[in-house]
Amino acid sequence: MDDQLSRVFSALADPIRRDMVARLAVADAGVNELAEPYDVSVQAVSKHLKVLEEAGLVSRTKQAQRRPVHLEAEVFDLMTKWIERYRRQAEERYRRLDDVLAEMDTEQSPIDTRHTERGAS
Amino acid sequence: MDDQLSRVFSALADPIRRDMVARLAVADAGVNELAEPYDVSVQAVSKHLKVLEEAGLVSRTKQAQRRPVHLEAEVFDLMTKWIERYRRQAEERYRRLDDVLAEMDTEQSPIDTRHTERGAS
DNA sequence: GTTCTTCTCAACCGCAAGGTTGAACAAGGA
DNA sequence: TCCTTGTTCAACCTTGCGGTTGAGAAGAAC
Repeated sequence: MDDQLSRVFSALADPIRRDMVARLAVADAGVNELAEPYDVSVQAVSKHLKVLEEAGLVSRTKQAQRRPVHLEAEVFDLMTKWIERYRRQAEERYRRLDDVLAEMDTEQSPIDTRHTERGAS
Repeated sequence: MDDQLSRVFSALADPIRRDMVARLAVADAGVNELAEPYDVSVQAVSKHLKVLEEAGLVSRTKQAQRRPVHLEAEVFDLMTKWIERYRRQAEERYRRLDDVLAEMDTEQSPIDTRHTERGAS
């Protein structure tokens, strides 16, 4: 759990934390408020928030005795970039593979042909 | 770790697994081949692959005694959709907040929070 | 046949994650 | 001052994860 990417993915791997993010996208909220819908203690939610905060997904501003939690949308870009990069790469490879296959009708070299058909499944 | 989204995020929370995905985006590979760069046993890598497979990120086709691993880019969409949804929502809220703030010189009402939509994760 | 390669399964270990309860702290309000 | 509210800290427990080693299954090659 070193790099930020690991922390972010890990943070969002938990359904409760994802739901909290979903709710924080609508409005900032305090810990008690956030904890209300779930069947766990307030302390547990506080821990979840700590995880989200360390991942950079959330920030807490001190306001009186409350600690409103605010969603930081920036970090999402980090994930999106990573994902898009490899998805694009995979799709590119797929496309090139199709080209190779299309060319393979003319030539007859003993190249691997597995995985070449609509292997996605 | 019930739903697929949890499995996918969890799978990508590990640096080794992310690196494997990165390499598989370039070309399919066998387990030994994949294990080579890392300082862990082949069995450990096999376990990592199982995780990736159960997340739907990867598929293994049987070919002789080898088990080539293939990246399935589809699942990425699942994540991207989730991420984009809430990022967009957060940005939208930000924009509206600016509007409210701009309007606050004239009126004196608290911030409007009446969006009620909240999706399950 | 036997042997080598590739990969997975099973059992175990150490440690961190997510949960609990109980106590503490900080800031308003009575 | 004392009390209430909101939040976190400290211990503890149990479960799951990532790693190990050892053995075994399935084919290819000899």
